[in-house]
Amino acid sequence: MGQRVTLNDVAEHAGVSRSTASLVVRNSKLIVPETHEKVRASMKALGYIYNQSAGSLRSQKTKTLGMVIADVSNPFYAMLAAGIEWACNQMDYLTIFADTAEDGHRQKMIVDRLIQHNVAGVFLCPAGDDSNTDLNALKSADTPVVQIMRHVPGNLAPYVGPDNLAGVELAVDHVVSLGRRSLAYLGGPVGKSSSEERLKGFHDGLRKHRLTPRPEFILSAGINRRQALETILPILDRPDRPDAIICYNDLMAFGVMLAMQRLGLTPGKDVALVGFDDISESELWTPALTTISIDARNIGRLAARVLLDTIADPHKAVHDVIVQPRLVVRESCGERFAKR
Amino acid sequence: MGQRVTLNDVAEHAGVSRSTASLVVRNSKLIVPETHEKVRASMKALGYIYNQSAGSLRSQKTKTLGMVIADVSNPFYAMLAAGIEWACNQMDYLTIFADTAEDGHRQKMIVDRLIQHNVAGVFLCPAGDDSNTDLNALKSADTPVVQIMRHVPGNLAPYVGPDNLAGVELAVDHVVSLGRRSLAYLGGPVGKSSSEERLKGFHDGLRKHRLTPRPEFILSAGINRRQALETILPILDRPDRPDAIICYNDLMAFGVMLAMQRLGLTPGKDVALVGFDDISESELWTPALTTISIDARNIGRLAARVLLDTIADPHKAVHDVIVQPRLVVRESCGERFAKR
DNA sequence: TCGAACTATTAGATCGTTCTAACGAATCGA
DNA sequence: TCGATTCGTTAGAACGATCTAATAGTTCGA
Repeated sequence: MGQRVTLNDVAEHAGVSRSTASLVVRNSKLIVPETHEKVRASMKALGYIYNQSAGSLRSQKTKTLGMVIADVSNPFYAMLAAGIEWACNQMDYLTIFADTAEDGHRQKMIVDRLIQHNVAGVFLCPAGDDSNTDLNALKSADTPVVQIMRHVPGNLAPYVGPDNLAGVELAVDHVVSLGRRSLAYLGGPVGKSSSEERLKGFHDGLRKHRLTPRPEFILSAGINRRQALETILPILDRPDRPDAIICYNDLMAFGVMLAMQRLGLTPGKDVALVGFDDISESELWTPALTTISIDARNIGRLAARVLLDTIADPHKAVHDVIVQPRLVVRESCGERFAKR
Repeated sequence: MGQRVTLNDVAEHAGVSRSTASLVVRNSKLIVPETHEKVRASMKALGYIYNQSAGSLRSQKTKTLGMVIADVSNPFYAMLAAGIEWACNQMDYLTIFADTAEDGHRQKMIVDRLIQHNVAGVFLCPAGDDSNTDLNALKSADTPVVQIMRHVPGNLAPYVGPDNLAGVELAVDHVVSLGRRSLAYLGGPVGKSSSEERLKGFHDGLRKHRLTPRPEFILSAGINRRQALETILPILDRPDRPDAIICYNDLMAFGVMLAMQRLGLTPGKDVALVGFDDISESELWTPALTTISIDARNIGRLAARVLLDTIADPHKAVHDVIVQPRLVVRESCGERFAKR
């Protein structure tokens, strides 16, 4: 069991000081090329392995980032996570991944652990409305944060995500342009910024077209197929059912499709249906889902850029990055619809 | 900008030595309860934050694990990752997540980085057949590894995953029991252990039922819907097309369904179809996919247990954990089928 | 020709924990 | 009563890197 090879050993082997060897590790351009090579050769010869812990202790910095996601079982978040990880890896950062499962208490524990770990920055998709405490904890630990997909009020950290309001408005415009007039909205759980914004988008859209919302058609449920199905079923079963349903996201739209299937209704004919996210599954359903597309990988990439920029220059002013969503027309809203 | 609060400050405030304070942090039962409380109170009063880097440097241990996954855009792996993260979090470990995108070179870089980071252990889903180098690198750094879902030859690290061979045999048994006799297999890319094993399961299954495989019906493609679709299309278009198709996984089975849809064929009637994995999407397709179920979260949990046990006691003998899969009959194989 | 400015390298202190070995006090058995 | 054992605590070294300030040696301008 040989001793671990340290920078001291490398320096001795190469005939330079430990300081010089350290500079070589960090690719300093102060070091003359031949010294560089000499030290690198010694490192290879001795089988040197850099010790992150030691470096981090002294420099008070790590090359790791935290990524706190609400629920990876949602394919959208899985893609988002992949996008973030990919971008950070490019920049030599490792990402610590954690799934809060929408649990505020769990999130607090994770954030505390990340602070102890001295992460260089955190991507946070805030779960629960008391996330301010966590954001403040991160702030007082001088850890930069980017909020992704959702944000808490108070402007504690920049937000990177879609323009939810504009997205749902696109959806409303679309179904109205096809002649639909009786619109329902199936939203996510109240309290999250994305839910609020998308709901507001629905109301704004209706107002624009001089339509009045029917309160019993404004619904909300947990973000999954099953709850969406159960929530929408009684609405679809009414004689005066809506002729269009806008959903908080694709997963919930699938739930609605399943409900329609049970009742013998055809999406795009009996009822127009629009989702949000455009996960890969959406184009494969029959009928294929018309949805509001926001590129998860792209948002991940943008969030990474904002966070890494902040880390590189903490005093730089950062702004929110709002991504404009895009309507993807497929089959679930059908052709032009004439009210009977 | 106040100085960081260290154990020294806490010790001084509590009127004990730093050593004692350190033992309190680690919940040592050597310390008498009142001292414990006294120190904890000081920690709270001063706002002490534990410094992982310092601890790791001295103890040569971290509370972080590496999780190297091939492709999270596959929902199965997303669930697996969630399961692992959840179990590790329970045990006070943070998990560093990385997606190799099936790229051996990328995997090497990530593994090196994890070693530098001094992770306590690694979950590896080996990409590429030259993963032995990476496993050896981890071994010489004394880092325990568990291989998940796939494994490289040489028994370098324990394997936790499904019994692929038995799984595909279940699928073959099922379609044969329904009267199907002309079976095709749409496999994943060659070279990966899971591919080889599932293919062998197909051959073994046929042999058991005294059926001879037709070489032109043994196919392989990339693990996604699109490539599956493109690969199976010409086969389905033949006049002597197979009456049953077993797929490497659910994602590829969906690709086959799409191909059938294009050709006006009905899964379960014209051709029986079986997948593998049982991702949540599978029960929602029409017809719902009959598949071989392996619980991703459960496998993640088991893998975590094996790795954490090894970390706790490195000399303990560890064995592979092979999970028996289960046939989930839905609609994609239809009723009993009589050859015309 | 001298001092200033720059270049490549270095000595020694330092980051905040944990480890080792030892301490005094209390308890115990013979 | 004495030595051995146990208990709770502690001093000081150690982990392996980076940081600060300083060192020679070189170049340059006036």
